[in-house]
Amino acid sequence: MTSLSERPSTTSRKRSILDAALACFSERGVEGTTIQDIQAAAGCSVGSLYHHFGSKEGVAEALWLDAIARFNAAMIRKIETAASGEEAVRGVVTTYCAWTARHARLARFLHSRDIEFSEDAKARQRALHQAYIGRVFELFAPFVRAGEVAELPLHAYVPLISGPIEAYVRRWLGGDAPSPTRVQELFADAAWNAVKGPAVPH
Amino acid sequence: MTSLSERPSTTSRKRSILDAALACFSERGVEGTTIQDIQAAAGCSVGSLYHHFGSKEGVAEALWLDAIARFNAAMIRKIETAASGEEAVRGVVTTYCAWTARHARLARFLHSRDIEFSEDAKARQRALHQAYIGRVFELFAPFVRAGEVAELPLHAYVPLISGPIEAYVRRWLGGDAPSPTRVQELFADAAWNAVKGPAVPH
DNA sequence: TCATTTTCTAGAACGTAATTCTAATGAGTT
DNA sequence: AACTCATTAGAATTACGTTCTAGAAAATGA
Repeated sequence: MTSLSERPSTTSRKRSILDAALACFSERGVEGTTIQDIQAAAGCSVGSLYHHFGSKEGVAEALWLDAIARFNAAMIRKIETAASGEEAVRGVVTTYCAWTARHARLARFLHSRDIEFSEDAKARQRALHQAYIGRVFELFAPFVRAGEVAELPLHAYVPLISGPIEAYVRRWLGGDAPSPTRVQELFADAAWNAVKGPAVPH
Repeated sequence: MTSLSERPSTTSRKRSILDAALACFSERGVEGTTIQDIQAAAGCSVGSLYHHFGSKEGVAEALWLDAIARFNAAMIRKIETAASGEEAVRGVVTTYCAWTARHARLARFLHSRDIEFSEDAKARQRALHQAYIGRVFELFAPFVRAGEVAELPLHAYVPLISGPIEAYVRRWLGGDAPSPTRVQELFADAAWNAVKGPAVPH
């Protein structure tokens, strides 16, 4: 019988490799960091690294998936506590800014364009996204039924709400635009306007 | 055997390398294509390739920059012919969809996350973007003065207008959402709502 | 407890592919 | 022609991702 759960030391080693990888990637980019760099920073051997992640891309993918999962969770948590559609929509925009500022290196990594995903990772990425927008849709459903939020194609909500702030933040991370704190409200307004329905309260 | 007329000029050789690279990248990804692949597809030597582009990344960067320049040019052309602010804003969204559909491979490459830019390329990228939003701002100025388009921070226009459609198209290219033709009008509405000013005509 | 299996770690050896190097070729110039 | 400079060629080199073999550590079972 093979035990499916991993040893406690395994999770911490994996964690240390991911942390080391993030540090290296942030400093030198994915292409720019070698297996040796990660290995040295994590204090583990090549064999250990390959045992856990299979390849350098594997490390990058795991880090990416992990970051997205955490990001999505933060977002869902925020939406769950919103009392109205408007609060939920505005919350998404402000949480986007807050999370990005709080996890700057991770955010930079998520926005970086230098990972080539394997088919397997792409599938998991897709699954995560489907689960995410599924849950978002579920949380918005009551507001949609009440007419507070408009009824739109399923795939339109996320781009309409987070598209602008995402594009802005990308520029900011690239050093091309000032901090989003100043435009945060503006983008929250735009997001709400984009999806608000016919029966807006008050 | 060398009776072939003349040696190709530098520009056309560069062009042929870029074309070959796009074909290879589309088929196998940047990481997945070797210098040999490009070299064979372009019908040139390793030396020639390195002479012109310095590295494999150099080829990818040049291709990226070239594509962005063409994209921006198409966008500017569209905005220039717009008679009203609303027409301009809606034009950006529809042109985004049209250009992407017309240059699918290039668009996919632009949206791909697997290029690591050198500092030099980043600088040129930044310069291109600054020139682009500068020109956009210039073209929108009359509409802003007339109150048809709202007065917003310089860096907010592009994300507000193209952010949502960009996010949607990225999902579409990734196979996660249906063709943008169905949501195009919706996104044009949202874009216009996001930047329209106090004095909207008619 | 000890025997056995499974998971994990180590680091040397390997192979591939990016890059560098040296020499040669062609085009323009004087 | 002689000289230059940009361009091309492909062999030689080097770097780095990955594989391999062996062994240690933890879990399992008697």
